[in-house]
Amino acid sequence: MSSAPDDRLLPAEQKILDALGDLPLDFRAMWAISNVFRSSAAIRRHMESNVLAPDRLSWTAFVGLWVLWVWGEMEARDFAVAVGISRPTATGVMTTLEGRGLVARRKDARDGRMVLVSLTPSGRTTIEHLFPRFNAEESALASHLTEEQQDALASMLRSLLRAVERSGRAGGFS
Amino acid sequence: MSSAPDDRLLPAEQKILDALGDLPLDFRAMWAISNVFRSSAAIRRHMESNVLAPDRLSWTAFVGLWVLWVWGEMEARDFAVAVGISRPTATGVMTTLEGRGLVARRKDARDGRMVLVSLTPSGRTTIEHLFPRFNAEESALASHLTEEQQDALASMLRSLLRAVERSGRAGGFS
DNA sequence: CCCATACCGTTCGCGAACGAACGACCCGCG
DNA sequence: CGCGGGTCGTTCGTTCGCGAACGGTATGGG
Repeated sequence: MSSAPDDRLLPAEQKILDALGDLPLDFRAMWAISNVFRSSAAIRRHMESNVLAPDRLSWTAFVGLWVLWVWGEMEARDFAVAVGISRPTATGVMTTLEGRGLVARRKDARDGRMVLVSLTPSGRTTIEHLFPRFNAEESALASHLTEEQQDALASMLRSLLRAVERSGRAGGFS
Repeated sequence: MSSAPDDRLLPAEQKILDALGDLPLDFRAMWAISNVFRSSAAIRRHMESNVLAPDRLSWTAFVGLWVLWVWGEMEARDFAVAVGISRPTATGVMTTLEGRGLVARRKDARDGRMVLVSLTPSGRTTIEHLFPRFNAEESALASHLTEEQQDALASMLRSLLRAVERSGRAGGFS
């Protein structure tokens, strides 16, 4: 609804300026980047306690169900990449979800190394009920920005994301 | 430097549209919010491996040093809030940092319940050397956006943040 | 002066997170 | 045929993260 920008610094930001304002730092970049972390953590907590807690699902477990819902059965390594976690962590998450009967593992007959992961019917029901509630919360939070602002926000974050991915390969020789 | 917006969807976003495009979801809000998570995780990893890894500091440990640098000696509960973690987690982080000689704990003489946390000289040296490198990376990443975009990004994220904080208290009175 | 109340940091139990190291498995080259 | 090198998932050890519960410490009312 509301569209007026709010450029007042957060209390934490003001404190940082008071303490470090004299140092030669790029504060403009600092506000942009650090607020990505601040808002990410805040939104995640909000979702965990308001949407995920009733089903006793952790954030990562929820993302795992979501990924399997969108992609269908997939190899474990691709699952890890899609969720955004390491392979060892993916093993633990899959074990947890398997223990709750939401996910199933089976070996690939073609390649004995591979493990294929998929939703069980119970897991499918869970995510199909949960995700609309999740998206409704996203929508409610985003409604404090205009549609144009939401698009601009997504676009700028994509630019940042692509910058990181390129920079991530650099530094070394690769 | 570059200022052209990039509205192409990420591969993951395109896949989501293919799989769920027919459902009545708010995709605009979804792109805005989900890209906050994506970019946050990507930047965090980038910082961990390119800036923090040489000092064998975790992200949270770094934020802890940074908070103590900005605020000076503080009560443990305020430390937890400023870092953005629970009190039990703060206990663990302080123990780890104390074991590395970067942080010191002492009891408050006035109130026997309180614990006061502060940087040791070694911890102070660490953060004073580390943070400029961290900020230089922030600056490099943000340079893919114009100054106006950086300001707009920070402003929109603050709006989001304030929306979450109000919504978090909701169901209540204030 | 005492006790109910409230608050603080810690401990406990668990799930999640990573890098390093490991066994199982595939494949291509000799 | 075999075996060296690469890839897969898992295990191990450590740190982070939370909610619940606990002991120690203040404080205000009786």
